[in-house]
Amino acid sequence: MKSEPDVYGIDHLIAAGGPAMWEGCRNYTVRNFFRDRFAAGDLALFSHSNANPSGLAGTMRVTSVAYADPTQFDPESHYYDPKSSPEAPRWLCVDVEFLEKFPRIVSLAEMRADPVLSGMETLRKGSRLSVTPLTDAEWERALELGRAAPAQG
DNA sequence: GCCAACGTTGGC
DNA sequence: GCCAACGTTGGC
Repeated sequence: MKSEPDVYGIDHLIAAGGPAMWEGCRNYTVRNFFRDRFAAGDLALFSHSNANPSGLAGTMRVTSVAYADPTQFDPESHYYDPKSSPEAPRWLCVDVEFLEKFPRIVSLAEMRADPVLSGMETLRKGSRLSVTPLTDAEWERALELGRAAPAQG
């Protein structure tokens, strides 16, 4: 699950001190992922995008099923969608809680260079989804790399 | 800032 | 339903 750290990074999730809304996703594929593939207890990688470096920052746990993202109804919100309504919500979100912050960022370059991670959906050319599935093997490998001592130099 | 690759919109 | 124009994402 990707987010721009300038907007909401892993430190924001840590500061939340508990479950927080993963709000603002406005893409139908992601909406359907939330609806069809997310369950409470699922584990996820927290990935930083538009950052320096971009890459994997840590892990979190999903603590809710998908529900209507309240920001879509709020005219004051950046994520307001005038075409949505509480009667017919268009966008969903889930709650997540912080699990672990890696001692370093696993950069996109490092992910691409890794034989296991290089196949990740999020690395596919042209992939723009902020939420993408990953395999058990990719999850395990991400933990290994994230927990490894930062490279020198 | 550039631009590839998508997604969305709206005229027809 | 087609498709051109436009908007967005996000790496680089």
